[in-house]
Amino acid sequence: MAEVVTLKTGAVLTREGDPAPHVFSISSGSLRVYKLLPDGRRQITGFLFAGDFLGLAIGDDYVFSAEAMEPSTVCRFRKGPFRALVEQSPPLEHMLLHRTMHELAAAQNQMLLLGRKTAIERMASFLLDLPGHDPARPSAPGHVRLPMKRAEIADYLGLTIETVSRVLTRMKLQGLISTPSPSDLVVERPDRLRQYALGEV
Amino acid sequence: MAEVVTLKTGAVLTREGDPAPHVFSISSGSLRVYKLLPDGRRQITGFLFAGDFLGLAIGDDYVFSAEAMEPSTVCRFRKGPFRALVEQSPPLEHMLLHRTMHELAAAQNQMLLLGRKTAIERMASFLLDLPGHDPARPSAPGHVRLPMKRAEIADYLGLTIETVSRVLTRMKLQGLISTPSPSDLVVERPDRLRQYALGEV
DNA sequence: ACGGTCATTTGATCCAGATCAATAAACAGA
DNA sequence: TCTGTTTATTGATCTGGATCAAATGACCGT
Repeated sequence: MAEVVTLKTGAVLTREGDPAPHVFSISSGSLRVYKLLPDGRRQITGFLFAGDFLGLAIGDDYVFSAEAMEPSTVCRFRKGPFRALVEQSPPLEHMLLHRTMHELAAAQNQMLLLGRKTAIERMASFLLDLPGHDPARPSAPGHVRLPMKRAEIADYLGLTIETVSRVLTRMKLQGLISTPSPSDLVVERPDRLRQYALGEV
Repeated sequence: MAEVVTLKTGAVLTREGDPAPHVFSISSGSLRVYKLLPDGRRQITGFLFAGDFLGLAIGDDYVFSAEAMEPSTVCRFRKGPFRALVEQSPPLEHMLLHRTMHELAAAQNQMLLLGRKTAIERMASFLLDLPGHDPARPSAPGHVRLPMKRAEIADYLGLTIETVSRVLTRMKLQGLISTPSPSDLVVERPDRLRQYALGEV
């Protein structure tokens, strides 16, 4: 019933508007999920990692596109059998509801960010929300990986690449962060960053 | 188990950050749901009408505030018993999952709007999404009620009141809409409005 | 190591929408 | 009907972030 699919970097898993026969669960790697306007403007609605589900939306067509950001593997289920499975398993359905509610809450935070926060507030929120702040690994405090490019950060935060870059530079000058490499970042002052994220500056 | 609560216009049903003992379902009227930044900036994440659920989020505290936009009535359930009821009723849980997925899809559309659309594109999208375009009532084609004030439209679309007003004026001058009264609007050219909503202008 | 491509940073200028500031309508209560 | 108050419109100006344009830096395959 489930097939394993291997994705190269940049591979397209779903395309907005295409018929949607499948539902997916991410096994490894990371995906970007986005929506496009006809003229090419893109809004990334989320990044998915191992354990996340994709394609649960209703309707016959996908309402978003999804691409691998790095080599990834996903489990693919045909929608019909998957639905049948869910029908028979209340715990599974419960888990899906729980996850979907979490995603909805995250989406509402993102609306606040997109509708009302300034560029630096958006970036601060983003950096604090990134995985990798586990107090479980105090060995590398504040270290986070940025598996995405500047263009993806920009399209997630409703900004341009240039603004993303300028904000990061400003943050570096203020000593809030440091960037050992463009895809590696250290949060030096999580406290100050948190203030920015809430617009308290 | 369920209590009926009557709300006057402007009455606060939930406040972000408060303990969340209840879950609600709207019986009549309409509510605005929003999030605030400490300095008062507001993002309205949605408008709720009869039949909608509220407060399903997980966690012990509300993560949004909700207020009545007009005299309204809601059913209030204690969270514990409500959860127990859901546990015992797979069809109920299924319905909640279905609704939550719909809400999530709507939230993703709103992210595209807030992150990437211009003022006129936002307004066009908003007007087309409003209830009242039922082909069921062809008696008043294009007529929609705006139960919300300009300030609420602005905070929903990530704009200011002034911009909302100016965009509506522009739309009137172009013959796209007409406004018999500030809270009553007629979509004269749904086709052209739809083009704007998709950024095809 | 070396060249080519792609990604990022930095600089100069522009503009959509915000802000500041009056009016002008709408509406609710006496 | 009038009167005070709230809401909406319109106008003038400002500005954060976009756009246009180089210059620098990373990274990959050979």
